[in-house]
Amino acid sequence: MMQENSLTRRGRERLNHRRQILDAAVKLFSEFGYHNVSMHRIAKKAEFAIGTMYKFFSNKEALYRAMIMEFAEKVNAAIIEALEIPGDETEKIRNYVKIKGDVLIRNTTVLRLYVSGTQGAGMDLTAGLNEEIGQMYDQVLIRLAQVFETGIKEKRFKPLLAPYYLAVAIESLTNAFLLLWLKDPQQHPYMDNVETIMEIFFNNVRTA
Amino acid sequence: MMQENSLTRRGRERLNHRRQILDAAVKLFSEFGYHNVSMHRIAKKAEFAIGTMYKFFSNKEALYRAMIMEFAEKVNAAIIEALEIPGDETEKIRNYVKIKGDVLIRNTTVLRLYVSGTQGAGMDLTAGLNEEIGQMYDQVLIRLAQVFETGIKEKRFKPLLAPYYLAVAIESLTNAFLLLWLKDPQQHPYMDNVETIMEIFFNNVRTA
Amino acid sequence: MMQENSLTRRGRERLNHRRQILDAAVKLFSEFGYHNVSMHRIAKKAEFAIGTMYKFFSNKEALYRAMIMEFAEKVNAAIIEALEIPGDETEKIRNYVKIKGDVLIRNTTVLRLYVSGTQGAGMDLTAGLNEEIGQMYDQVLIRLAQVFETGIKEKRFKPLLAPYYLAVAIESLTNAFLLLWLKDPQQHPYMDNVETIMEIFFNNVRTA
Amino acid sequence: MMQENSLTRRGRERLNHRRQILDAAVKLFSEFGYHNVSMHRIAKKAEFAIGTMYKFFSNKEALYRAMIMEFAEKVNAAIIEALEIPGDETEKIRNYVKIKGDVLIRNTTVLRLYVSGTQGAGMDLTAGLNEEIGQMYDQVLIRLAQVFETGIKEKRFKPLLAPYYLAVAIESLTNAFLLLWLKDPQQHPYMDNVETIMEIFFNNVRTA
DNA sequence: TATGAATGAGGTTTCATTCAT
DNA sequence: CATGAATGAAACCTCATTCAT
Repeated sequence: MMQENSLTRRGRERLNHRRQILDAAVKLFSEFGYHNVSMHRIAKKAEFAIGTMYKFFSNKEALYRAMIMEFAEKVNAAIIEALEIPGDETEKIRNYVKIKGDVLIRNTTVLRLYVSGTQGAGMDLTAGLNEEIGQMYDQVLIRLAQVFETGIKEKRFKPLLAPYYLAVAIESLTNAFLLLWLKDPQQHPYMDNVETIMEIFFNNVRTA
Repeated sequence: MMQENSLTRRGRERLNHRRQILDAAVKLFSEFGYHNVSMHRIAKKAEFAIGTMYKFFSNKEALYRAMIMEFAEKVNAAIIEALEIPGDETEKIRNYVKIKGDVLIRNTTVLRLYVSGTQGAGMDLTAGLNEEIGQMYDQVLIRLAQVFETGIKEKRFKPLLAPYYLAVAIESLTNAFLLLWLKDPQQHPYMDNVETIMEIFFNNVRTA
Repeated sequence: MMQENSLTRRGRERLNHRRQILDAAVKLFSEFGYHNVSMHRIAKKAEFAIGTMYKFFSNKEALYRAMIMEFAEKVNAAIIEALEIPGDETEKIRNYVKIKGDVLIRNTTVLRLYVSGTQGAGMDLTAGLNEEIGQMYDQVLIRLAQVFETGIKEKRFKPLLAPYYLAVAIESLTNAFLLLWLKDPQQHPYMDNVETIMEIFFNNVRTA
Repeated sequence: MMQENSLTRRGRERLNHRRQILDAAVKLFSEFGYHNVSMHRIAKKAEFAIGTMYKFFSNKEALYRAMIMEFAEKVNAAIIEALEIPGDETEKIRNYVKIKGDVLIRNTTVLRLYVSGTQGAGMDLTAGLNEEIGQMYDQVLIRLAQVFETGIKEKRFKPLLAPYYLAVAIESLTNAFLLLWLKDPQQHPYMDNVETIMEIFFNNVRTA
């Protein structure tokens, strides 16, 4: 009687509506920033009444969190998947760099959001939300660190620096080059630059 | 006795008051962010009436700009000075890393402000101000790039990557480790980590 | 039963509320003047929250303009209608004087507003709004001048003075006597005085 | 020891300063209106410190009143003088019309102020000040009415209308044509138009 | 006496949120 | 459920006025 996914029509519609609101929110928040976008504006872009917004998200911050979380989960999932592709650690890192670029370049809208989340000094939000977002982003760092850790254990990388710091380093480098690409995609190609940087970096980290 | 600066007492007092306002602004803005701090709050912290604020800065954005600019100029000046200390390019970069750390660690308050400025994801401000601040921060990058350029010309560095990108790379690395230090100064010492990173990085950039 | 105006209940309510705001605004503005009335005061009198005011009028000036325009249109319409009642030019002018008096005496509230609009040196408003209001009021003058012009063409009036100036003259006279009436309705009846003045005036303008 | 006018140098200087403030005030108030001119702006134009303003006038309204009064007294004095020039009543009225035009056309700055004062729609000021200014302007009307009264007594004018109303009538007519002249001095000459109007008017008021 | 820095009440406007329909 | 009119706290900013120097 019901569809494949165990949801009523109502249920599916609700999900759709949620999606539309989140999509509108992403576009506006990432272009103008949290405080420069009003709930009314998002409602208008999503083509819902203002009251409806509050049926889905209890307040502005909740909407922001949901949006960030959803996005970060998507990016994180892609990245973690990349790190799971079989291969040695060097290849894993290469995959990470590539996939992260792929995902974020395809989602220009949120790139800025992602970077200011990871690096940024998100002074825009309440401490609580900031914390929560920070932890979200930290998951990637931790996963990345594990790769370095394994690499070191396997003696494929030199134990020059704590794995976590190596993770921080390449996170920050990829972010920097993504931001550069965003500023002027023609002039600052991401992959070329970041690959060279990685080469420079890893030549010295790798054993042999 | 003192150096009298050719300023009347009135003039000196005015400067002092301006300073007090800027100091209050720095503390609040860098802790809470532009939109989470009201002019009244700054006024209160600076112990002035709200009207006085507007005698010194024509509006909130002007105050923010003045504060950012003043701070960035201080940091930039220190950094550029560091790059002018005689020595070969490797030493110059080492000086840069050290001095930048010194200055920013001594000015914890604004560290976050500096990083989010360079990071340039400032979705918080009007486009015009963002632009202006971006240019301010870019000066360091350009100066840094010149050092790499010279290094390459003098065959002390390999021409692996455009000098500007090398500058971007070490800017982003130092920022990342400064932010880490800020999060937990005990656990994440800046100099140790950044020096190791630099070693890793430059081993491969330097010729011979 | 009633004429339903093709408006939803919501729509009709909105119109009502708009009316209530305009009514409050008219009373306050015409008693105290633009700058001596705050939006909060109008909101209070209209029994709405301050935010509601801005849902109906985008800012204070817009509210003022809407109020002036609506009123001027009402007065102008009545006057122009008066000038269209069949009859010779003398009768038309008599009608004008009478109807203008009727309308404005019934709308004491705005009388002052009308006079300061037509004659006044509205130094109170932005140049743009002043201009717009001026043009609004000028329409009556022009229409009035046309009556004089026809009267002259038909040789019922002597061509003593440009029609526009005759219009200005009787506008200013009627305004003056209306203001007098407003100051002390008992002591300075409008119609009696203005009729005599008109008699004096037209005895000499009329041919025959 | 002291000068001709029994004033110390200090005293004379004070008077000069007062004059400069009043001059600045007239220019600004009559161009922009009471509420669109700040005390600081007047102070700047008069080249005094803000504190000095308050040494001369206890507050903004007092300055406004002083300025209006002084100006009105000047105009009133000229007008009343005109009415005292020997001659019959018709000549007196002619003198009035001419002198009023002369004075006000030479003082374009305050023309608007004068008219909106007489017009009495000054919704801009506190009731008290408005009253006071109204009385000031009423003096001319009363003096003018006396001329008509005498004219009637002497049987030179017909007793068609209370003298005060005749006074109101020509006040309003002259004001209207002065305002017209102000709007476009080239296109709307004052004397020509007003003389014709007066002719039309008085032909019927004068006996024989 | 003249100065002008400082004051703070109060103005206009925005926007997250509620709730009757 | 969805709607959107209404709310009102709170933001930015102005300006008449005071007072120490």
